[in-house]
Formats: sequence, structure tokens, C-alpha cells
Amino acid sequence: MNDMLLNKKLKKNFYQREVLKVARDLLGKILVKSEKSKTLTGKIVELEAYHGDFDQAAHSYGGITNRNKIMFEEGGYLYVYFTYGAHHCCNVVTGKKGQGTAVLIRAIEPVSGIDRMIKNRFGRKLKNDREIYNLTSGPGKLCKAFGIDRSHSGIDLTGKEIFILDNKNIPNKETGVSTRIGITRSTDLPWRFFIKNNPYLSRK
DNA sequence: CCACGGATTGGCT
DNA sequence: GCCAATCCGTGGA
Repeated sequence: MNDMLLNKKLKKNFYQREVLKVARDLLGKILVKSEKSKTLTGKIVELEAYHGDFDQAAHSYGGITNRNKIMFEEGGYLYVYFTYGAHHCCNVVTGKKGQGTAVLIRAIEPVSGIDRMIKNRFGRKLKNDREIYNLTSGPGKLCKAFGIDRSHSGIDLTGKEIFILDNKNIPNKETGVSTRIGITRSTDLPWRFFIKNNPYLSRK
């Protein structure tokens, strides 16, 4: 078993901090999804922060709706949404109850359970060695690989099914910051965080 | 009830 | 590099 699985599960107090700090600190942490007989794990390499108050790109901007209500809970829940008629994206709810802040997980480096991820994502084996870099290098891709959909929205991340393990911190010099991808409003906020030169990033 | 557009992806020019 | 696919949440009539 991979020794990273001995690391401790992140607790509520990690998530219930300011969204930008949580986003930065989640770089390098290990996302875990446990199924009946399989455990899928991967290192988080890219995220974006969303803030309900003044961030017009956030789903929570404009207040509580049926879709986004989990974003307004206290930090430590999973928020999954469906978009473009095809893709699921997963977020970590952060901060205090009522804030509407969350972090979108945009890219992951596969660590274990990779054969299962490949089956979930492509329904076949890899065509070539390069295709591994297309497995989890985007928010929709990683949800497909991990088998995460709307049925998982609202899951408590301190539970047993989906959670995140602590891991050694990524030094500042190995991280990058940029504006967020794929949005049309509040495009100037530098709220995307990533591990520099990681081959699994959604954009180079 | 209906119209619109999206925190994306992959296929084609 | 450009653009269509495809469903559903949201908001206005």
C-alpha cells in the first residue's frame, strides 16, 4: 500500500478557513475515493477559488438556490455540479456557514487505482503512453476518472467515502498563480493555484 | 412555460 | 485553433 495513505485525513478546521488559504494549501494533498473494493487516489495539482460575495463567476453569487445551497454550508463538504450537458465538476466547500465560498479541483496527478480511473474515463485501455496525461488533467476529466457525479454532492469530506489526506507542503517557489479559466465575469481575479511544470495541469 | 447560457471537452479544419 | 455537443439550472413572462 502506498505510504501516503498513512497520512492523516484533513479535518473540518482545515476547510473552515479563508477560501484562498485553503486553495493554496490543498496543492499537493491527496484526494481519496473509496469504493467497495477499490480505492482511487491522486495528488491535487491545480485549483481555483470562488467567493460568493463579490465574485460574479461564483455559482453562489446572487444567493442560495437549490443547486448551490451546499456551498453556503460550513467548510468541509463536497459540491458537485453538472455543466455543458456532459461534465461534472467537484468543489470543496470552505469557510464559515453562509459565506458561499468553495474551491474547484481542476487537475490531479493519478497515484493509485489508476487502472480503474482509466476504465471509468475511457472505457478501454490507454492507446499510448501519452494518453495518461489526458486522464485527470481537467475538472470534468478527473470527475469522470474518479466516478464522481451529482449523487456525491453534499458528501461530508471528513467521512469515509470521499476525503483528502494531508501531505508534505509544496514550497512557494514550486507553485504558480494565475487568473481563472473558462469564466466570462470577474476574469481579473488571480485565484487559480497550481504546481509549476506538473504534467497533469489542465493548461500549460 | 420557455429561453438562455454555462467554473468543459474532444473532434475537425 | 475553432466550434459544436448536450442537459439542466435559473430567471423572466
